[in-house]
Amino acid sequence: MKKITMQDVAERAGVSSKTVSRVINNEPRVSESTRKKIQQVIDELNFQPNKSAQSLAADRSLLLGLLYDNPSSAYIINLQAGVLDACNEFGYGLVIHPCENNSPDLLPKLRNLLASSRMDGLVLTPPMTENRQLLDFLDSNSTPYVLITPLNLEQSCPLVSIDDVMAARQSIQHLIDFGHKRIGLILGARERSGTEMRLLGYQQALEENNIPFDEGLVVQGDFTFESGVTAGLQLLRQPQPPTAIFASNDYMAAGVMKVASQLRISIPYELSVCGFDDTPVARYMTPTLTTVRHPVEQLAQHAGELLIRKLKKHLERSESEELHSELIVRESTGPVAKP
Amino acid sequence: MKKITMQDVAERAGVSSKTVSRVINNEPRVSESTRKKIQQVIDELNFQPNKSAQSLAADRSLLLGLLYDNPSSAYIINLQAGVLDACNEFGYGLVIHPCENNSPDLLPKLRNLLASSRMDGLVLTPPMTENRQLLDFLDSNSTPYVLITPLNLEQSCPLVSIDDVMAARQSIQHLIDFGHKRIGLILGARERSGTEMRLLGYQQALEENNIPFDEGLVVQGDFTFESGVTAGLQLLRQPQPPTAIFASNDYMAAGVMKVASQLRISIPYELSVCGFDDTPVARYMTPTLTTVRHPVEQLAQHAGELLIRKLKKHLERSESEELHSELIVRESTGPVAKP
DNA sequence: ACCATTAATGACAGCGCTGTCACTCTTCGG
DNA sequence: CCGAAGAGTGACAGCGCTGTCATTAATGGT
Repeated sequence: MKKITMQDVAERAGVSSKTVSRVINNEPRVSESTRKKIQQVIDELNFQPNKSAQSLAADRSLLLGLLYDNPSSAYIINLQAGVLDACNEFGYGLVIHPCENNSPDLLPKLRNLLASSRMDGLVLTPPMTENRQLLDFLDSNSTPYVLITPLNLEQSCPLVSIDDVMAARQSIQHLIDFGHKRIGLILGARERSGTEMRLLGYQQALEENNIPFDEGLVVQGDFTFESGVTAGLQLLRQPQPPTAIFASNDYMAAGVMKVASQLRISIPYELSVCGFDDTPVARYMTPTLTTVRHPVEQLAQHAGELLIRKLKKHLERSESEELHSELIVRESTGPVAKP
Repeated sequence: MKKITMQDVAERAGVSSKTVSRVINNEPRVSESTRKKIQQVIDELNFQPNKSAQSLAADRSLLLGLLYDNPSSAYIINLQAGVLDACNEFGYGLVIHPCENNSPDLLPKLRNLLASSRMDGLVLTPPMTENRQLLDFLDSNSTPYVLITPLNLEQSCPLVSIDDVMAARQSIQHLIDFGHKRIGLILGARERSGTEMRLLGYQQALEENNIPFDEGLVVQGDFTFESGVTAGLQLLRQPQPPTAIFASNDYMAAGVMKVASQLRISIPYELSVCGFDDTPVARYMTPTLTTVRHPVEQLAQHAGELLIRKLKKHLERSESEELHSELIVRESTGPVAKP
């Protein structure tokens, strides 16, 4: 596979290499006819510009970085797929970077990564999106970034988000529609902004249906299966246990189902369980899990596109975007048991 | 963040930039004292060579590609982590590439990817490892690659593998040790080489324990949850159903558990189920799933290292490597039921 | 008809490295 | 003591692009 250079294309099209460069980069100031002819030659030769040379000459790497620290592999795969779509569309490459948000050498490592890979911009996901130190570092470094986050805060950078409040409210409403009045809520890790939004959604749904809020039905988890088990026990051992439980992710919901099975509580007849995230597990459990599906891939794709537009300065101020989740009703939720 | 060049380092160390380059690339012909001094300056300035310039000048991208087409996100995440480790160690970058092995435009797409990203080498995983067209294409293209595959075939390229025969034999032995004699086997997709190795391991285990082989206990699946359901039904509806089932992956095992639950067959009291892969699901199911854990991350790391050594020509002929799996015993397997 | 402006293109240098080759300085066998 | 061989180093070109600026051709206002 011998390589084709811009020079080759230029000669074949009877123009200078600079003009070919203009076409490749969609620059203005090229006549339609010239553009067409060059494009034709490019297609003929299947020419692909040398990324290294482009990067070196233009002093930009054509690389996006994706930072994540999330135990759900399905979520990450979707993220990657989405950002990759955006990258492919605009000729960018993707550098993936699993991190540990709490590790003290997150910043030094990132600094090295930035120095060596010279990524043009970053896509950040929770919990990195709430790491002030990190964001400050990037700002001081003037590395552009976009956030994928439930946080609807007064961020000054572009972000894409889903409406966690609404998503939670919807799920709770679904439970209420089945006649449930005592609904347990298992929260996720405290520092994650999504956590409070889900609590808010829960409260809103109760209020709309004139159901009093009972603090005893809200327990803290940390997104792990184990914390779901603990929280489930705490809820189900109460003198007046809830008839339905909403967990802030599928793993914790799985934990609740485990507890229910141990306590011989049958789902959904004696207890309804609702998860969040629509992990593959949700379909494999017995019974299958009612849960909320997020358009993660789309979210990530938008984030990627937003970032690239920002890099190309085609971005008006700080655009942002919000997508919506969908409640997936399966077997784990049902009408409240007849006493 | 102003950038530091080799020239800066060279001046500060009182040598030519070429000598700095020699140190960076671990080339010989540099006196120990010079090397030390330069290294010191590099550390002081925290100098990182510009990858684009390196690539352009040396005509190699310093990029590895990772190709996969696998529905298990946990598996992919581990793969990525392993290869990333190898990459980081040797200053390589990683280009991930989810593909569809059966798509007709796999090759054209790959050709484009190779042309634009100019990856120096590829790490291939099943089922791409058995795609002759693809391998031939890479050969004709003289793109180096290593395979991660259970296939122990007469490959002429380096590969890392796990011993699927042994892993299957071990699991079956585990079931036999519990007193099981009628053991069902659910195979994975037919074209995957691992499939026959697992059948082989199954047969070997039976033979060693003088248990006759019954063809009726072996059914075909395709690695999906749904195929596990179908296969489970097929096995459990027999006049003399098996008392234990070995599924070729966890998703199919989950399918079997689903069926068992529907047929009111209790696990592990009336039926033992054993999975393969140790997906996260295995821990979340009720009961938790006995399964086989593969050292995927290590496998991937070795693959990456092998590939990089091959690229650096530090590789004697076609080295290969085999790692071993581990049986993780959980709740889904137990002694055969008293009649 | 004339200059000012804008559109379309090309010449050329140089991005930060590495490959090649030339050069100097030891070392050592005869 | 000389020539050959090897170790250590640097000068220099050039990888394939893009930015800058110069150049030419077309357009329009007066």
